Amino acid sequence: MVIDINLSNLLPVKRPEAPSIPQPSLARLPQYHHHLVDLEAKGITRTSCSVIGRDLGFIPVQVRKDLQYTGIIGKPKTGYSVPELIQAIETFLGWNNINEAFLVGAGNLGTALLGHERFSKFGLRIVAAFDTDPAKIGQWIHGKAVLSLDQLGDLAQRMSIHLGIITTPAEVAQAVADEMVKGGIQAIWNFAPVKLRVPEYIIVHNEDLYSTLASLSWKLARRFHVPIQEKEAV
Amino acid sequence: MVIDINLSNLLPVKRPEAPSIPQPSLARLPQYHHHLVDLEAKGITRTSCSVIGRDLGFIPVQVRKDLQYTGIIGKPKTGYSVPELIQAIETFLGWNNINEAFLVGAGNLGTALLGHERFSKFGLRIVAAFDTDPAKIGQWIHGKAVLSLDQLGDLAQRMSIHLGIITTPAEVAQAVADEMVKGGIQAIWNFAPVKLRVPEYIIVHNEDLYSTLASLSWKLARRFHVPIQEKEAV
DNA sequence: CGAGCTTCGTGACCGCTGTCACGGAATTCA
DNA sequence: TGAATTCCGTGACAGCGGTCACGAAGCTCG
Repeated sequence: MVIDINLSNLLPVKRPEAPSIPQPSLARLPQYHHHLVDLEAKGITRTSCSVIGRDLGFIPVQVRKDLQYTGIIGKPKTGYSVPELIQAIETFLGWNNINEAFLVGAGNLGTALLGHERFSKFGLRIVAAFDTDPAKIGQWIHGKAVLSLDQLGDLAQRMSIHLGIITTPAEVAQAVADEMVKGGIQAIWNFAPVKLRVPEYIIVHNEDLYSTLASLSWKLARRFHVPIQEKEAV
Repeated sequence: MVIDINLSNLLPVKRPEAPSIPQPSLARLPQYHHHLVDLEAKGITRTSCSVIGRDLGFIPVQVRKDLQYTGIIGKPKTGYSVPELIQAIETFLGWNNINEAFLVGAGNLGTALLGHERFSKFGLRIVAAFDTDPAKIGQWIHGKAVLSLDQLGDLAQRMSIHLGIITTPAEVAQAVADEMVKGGIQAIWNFAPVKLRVPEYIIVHNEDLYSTLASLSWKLARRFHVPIQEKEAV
C-alpha cells in the first residue's frame, strides 16, 4: 500500500495540527490492534512488546515506541494489559467515533468496499453510494442505496458527511473530488490512480494498487527475466 | 509452535537482490506512466520533468531522479520523448512480460480484482480464482473459473504460475500462503491484514487497507473530536 | 552568431525513521 | 528481604530518501 505524498513536506509552513506521530507508526497500529484482538479472543490478558514483535516480525523497541504514541504505559516485567491496549489504540485512532462516509463509483471495487462489514469495527460506516450510470442509480448494493452523483453535494452537507471514498475510473476522479469538496467533505480516500487537486485543508489518502503492482512486477522481472548485471559486488 | 522470525530485517547482511531503486521511487513510476499515457493520447510527444512535476505535485528534481532509474536519458531544454519514456517505464517495471496469477478468496474484493480489466495493461493476468466455499467452486466470475483451493498447489506447478493474490479473511491467509509456497509461487500480493510467514526468498507485498484507514480516522478524529491535550510537556 | 533561458545531471546536505544502548522499575524466587 | 531477571522508557546514532545547489548542454531569439 502506498500512502500519498505528504504535502507538509513541500510546504515549510506549519500546519495547524502537526502530525505528532510518524506515518509508518500510524500504519503499524492497526496490525497491533488486529493481533491484540486475536489474543483477547484466546483469553490472553497481558502481553509484552517482545511477544508482539516476535509474532508480527518487528523488533521490541519499535513496537514499544509505536505503542507509546497511544499514550498507554506498560508495567515493567509484566508488559501491557491486552484490553487496555486495544482500547488505547482504538481511542487514539478515533475508531470509537463512527465516521460516516459516501462512496462514489459503484463498480467492482466500490461494490467490494460496500460489502466489507469489517469496516464497521474500525469506525467506518459507508452510508450511501453514488454513480452516474442510470442503470445503477436506484439499485441497492449490500444494503446501501446507489444515488445519483448530482445529489452528493447537497446530501453531504445535510447529513454532515465528512469522509468521501472514490472508486471511480481515473478520468472522473477529479470531478468527483471537486463535488465532494463543494459538499463540505473533509477527507478523501482515493482509489483512483490520479493525484487529486483539492484545497490544502482537505485530507487525501491514495490507495494506489498500481504502485504495489509495479513493485511486484519489477521484482519478478528481475528474478525471472533479466538477472541484470547487479553482480552484488561483494 | 515453532516461530521462525523473518531474519531479513534483523540481519544487516545484504539480501540476494538488493533493490537498486528506492521503494518510493518505484511507487511513483506508475503515476508517471499513467500521466504519460494521457499525454500521448492527447498527441503530445515531448515533455519535461518540470511539467510532469507540476501536473502531479512533485518537484522536478524528484521526477528526474525517479526517471533516471529507468535508464532513459533526456535532452536538456527539450526534455524527454513521451513514447520513449512510456516504453522505458514499462520495460523497467517488467510490464511487457505478462505475469500470470492465481487469486485466492472469491469474496467481494476478490471479485473486484477479477473484474479489473486494466490490470492487463500492467502485465498482470489473473487466470483463475480459488476458494473453499462449495457454493462458489465451479462458478465463473468475470470470465474466470473458481476452483477448489485443493487444486492450487498442483495447478500452480503445472502452469508455472509465479504470482499469488490473497483476498481471503485474515484467519486463513497464512494457510493459503503456505499452499502457494508449496505450489512454487514466488511472489504474493496480500490483501489480508496479517503478516505472512513465508520463506525468505518469497516476495510479499501487503495491501493493507486498514493502515490507510487508520491514518484517515486519526486525522479526522484530531480535526473534529478532540484537539487533544497536546499541552503535554509545554 | 552569441547571449540568455530552460532543462538535464549530479554531488552534498538535512530531516526522518529505525536501531542500538543504557538506565530504571517491578516481579519473582531464594 | 534482597538479588536477579525481565521488561519498559528514552536519549543517541545511522541509513535512506528528499531537497538544494551548482554545472553542463541545447534551443531560441535578437
